[in-house]
Amino acid sequence: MVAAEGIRARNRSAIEAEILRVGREHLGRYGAAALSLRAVARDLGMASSAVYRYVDSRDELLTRLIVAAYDSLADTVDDALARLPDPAGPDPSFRAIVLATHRWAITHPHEYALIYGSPVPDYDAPPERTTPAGTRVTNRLIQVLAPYADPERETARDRQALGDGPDDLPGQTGLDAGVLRRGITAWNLVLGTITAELFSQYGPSIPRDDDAFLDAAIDEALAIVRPPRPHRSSSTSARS
Amino acid sequence: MVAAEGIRARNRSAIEAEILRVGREHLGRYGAAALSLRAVARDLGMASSAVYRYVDSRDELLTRLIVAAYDSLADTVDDALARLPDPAGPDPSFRAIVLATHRWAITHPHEYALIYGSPVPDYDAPPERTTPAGTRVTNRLIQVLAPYADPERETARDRQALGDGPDDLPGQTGLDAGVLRRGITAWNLVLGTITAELFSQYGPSIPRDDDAFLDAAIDEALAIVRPPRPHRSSSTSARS
DNA sequence: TGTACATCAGTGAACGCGCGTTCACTGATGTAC
DNA sequence: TGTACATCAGTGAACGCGCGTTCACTGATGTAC
Repeated sequence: MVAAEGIRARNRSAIEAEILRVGREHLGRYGAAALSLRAVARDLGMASSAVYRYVDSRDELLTRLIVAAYDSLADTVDDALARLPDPAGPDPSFRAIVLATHRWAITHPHEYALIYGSPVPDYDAPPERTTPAGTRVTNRLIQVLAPYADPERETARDRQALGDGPDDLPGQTGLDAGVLRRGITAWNLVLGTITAELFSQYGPSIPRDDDAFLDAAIDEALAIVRPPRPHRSSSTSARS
Repeated sequence: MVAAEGIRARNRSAIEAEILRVGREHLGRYGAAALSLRAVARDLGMASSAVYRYVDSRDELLTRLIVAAYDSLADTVDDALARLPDPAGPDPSFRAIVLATHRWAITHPHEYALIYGSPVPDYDAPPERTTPAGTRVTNRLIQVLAPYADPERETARDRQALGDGPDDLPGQTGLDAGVLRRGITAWNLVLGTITAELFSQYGPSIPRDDDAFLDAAIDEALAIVRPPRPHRSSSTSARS
């Protein structure tokens, strides 16, 4: 029976997906440190030992959830970029990335905490599994800000901060250390702003309108990456 | 015996301090989520129940440690400011605050995570206990950046982002919403940079020299708060 | 200075809890001939 | 199409662990007279 194997396999991946779904739900409700295989099994109505048919260990489930979170964020970002009028310049693209990240962060706070917050205690993510999904947004950023590359603006400090060998980011991307350093700084500003809002690190009664605040912060982030003077570039002028 | 009461009280506060010390050590070694009264008691060589003579509950110990962390950071910052040539302008003062915070963060990573990282699961800090210590650094920042206040530069968006009633930050500090918004943004940039370094959120091989990177980020943060044109101010010119 | 009493620090056993993980097992599903 | 065997999903009991917190207790320290 050829179809039968298909059924078993289908069941298997259906349950695998169920486990991930419930895991994500628990992550969202209780946070990563409280993620428990037993609780997930309970929610699925199966014996806790049965989960081990699908998942090696608690840590492996956590790894899968981290990868899923990275992918979920990156999908949201890619979607937002795809919705832009084509071709879009670096500024609207950057803004779209930030707004999509912000939207995703406030709708998935625990998943955001998982990938951009403090590390989960007693857990080390295996880089070979998390890096591919984890660099998707970063790669988009590099791609989007590439038109702002300007080797003449690169300073010695930029090179020192990032390194400039062939194994380093400048070597890998072919961009100058200046844009890269400024781009990372701008992104740090964005993440710092989102983190502060999400973890409510502000003291009492600051600020009132988070969207207006983020909007202004984006302008400041763009001022960091953008060339100081009006910039001639093949793709910048296109804003339908 | 008047001295005798003194002895008991002295013992008491000595042991209280010991508990905090060991608690801080555990925090630094295992992180907040893993903080356990039993483990602290074990380390002190006393029965786990004995700790309850000094601390109401695990959560209360955590609260004390959070307050201690805020105070430790704020002390470090105040120290750094006190070491500056007097009177120091906003730029060197801001730089000193950032460098002190960075130094403190890398020497106290778990305490940094506690106050600037993701919230501890199943724990809500009582604001009336954490706010006084938690706002010390922020207040210093406001004080240091006050010379950059410039009501004429304030925009409608600044006011919208921060609110401008008497209960809001502008009303409380007497500064315009513009400096405040830009100051908070600059601070978010700083915290975002420190967080990214500390939690190693960078992909592979970025960046090489964290100090150079932070140094450049500080310049960008200052560009955000500083007035666009050379600024006349009573305290700015003093740089011995 | 001495005695009776109250306060306090610290003990150790116990409660009930949830966790990750292993193991021998049952019964169903799939495969080879 | 039927039978013998292998694979797989899922069970339930058990292991050992650490946790927060309570409780009745002992013995030392302090206080009032």
